[in-house]
Amino acid sequence: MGYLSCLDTVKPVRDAIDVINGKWKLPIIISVMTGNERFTDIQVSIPGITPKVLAKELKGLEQHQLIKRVVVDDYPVKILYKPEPYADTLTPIIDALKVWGLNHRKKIFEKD
Amino acid sequence: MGYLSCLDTVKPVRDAIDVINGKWKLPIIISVMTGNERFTDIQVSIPGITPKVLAKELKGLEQHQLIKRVVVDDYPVKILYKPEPYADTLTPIIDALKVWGLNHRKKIFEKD
DNA sequence: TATAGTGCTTTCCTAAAGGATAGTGGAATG
DNA sequence: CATTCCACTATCCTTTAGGAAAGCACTATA
Repeated sequence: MGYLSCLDTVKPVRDAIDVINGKWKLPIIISVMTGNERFTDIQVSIPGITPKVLAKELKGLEQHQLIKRVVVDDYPVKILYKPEPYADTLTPIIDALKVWGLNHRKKIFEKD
Repeated sequence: MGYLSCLDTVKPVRDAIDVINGKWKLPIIISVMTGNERFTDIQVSIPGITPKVLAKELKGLEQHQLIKRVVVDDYPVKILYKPEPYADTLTPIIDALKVWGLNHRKKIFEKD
């Protein structure tokens, strides 16, 4: 009459969700890993994101050591966002979501 | 001087995120796939979830055809939640999140 | 008859996410 | 000299997520 424990899976999944939740974090990581380095380039590569949200998320991703903010001392100063090696560990998650998302969209349109 | 397009990846990833976002959807799916069928069993298997949130998320997951609500006409009536076959397609995502979460926790504790 | 369990709903609330729009200061570009 | 680019910040607002606590109709159990 007891329930089945699933904490072995639920706990680490929740830990992961806590880091990458929200609409924007993974898209931003994808954009930076694709090679977009400038604030404006990242912004235009992600339709719908506003500068306020982008700035906030970039700070969060920096704190999680997924990207780094690099100040290049040219005149004028340049600011670059680069992926940290740790961002690579997210690749399996991104791939799985991409595959699922593509399939899901196919499924949705099949119904019509 | 242009930005690099990453829409091929960003769009499907956003489609997936739109379905499974939030703290609770994946934990609930994990619990149901583990074999928990009763409302109360699912609830106690996921620490911290409230009945209000659970009820709401179960409805959403039903609409996405990830689980089904089954009414069993015993006396008294029993209500069971069962995974739909489509839920299995989420396994690669859950696995990737689990692996990442376990590794992340290790990384965090290494730092101390 | 009192108590407990089941599957929720209801109410009230706070916090966080997200969106729209405008602006800013410096530097470069025409 | 006006405009544009860059990397943001500021302000204001709406929506959504989520949490705390209570309750409720029904059945079962002691």
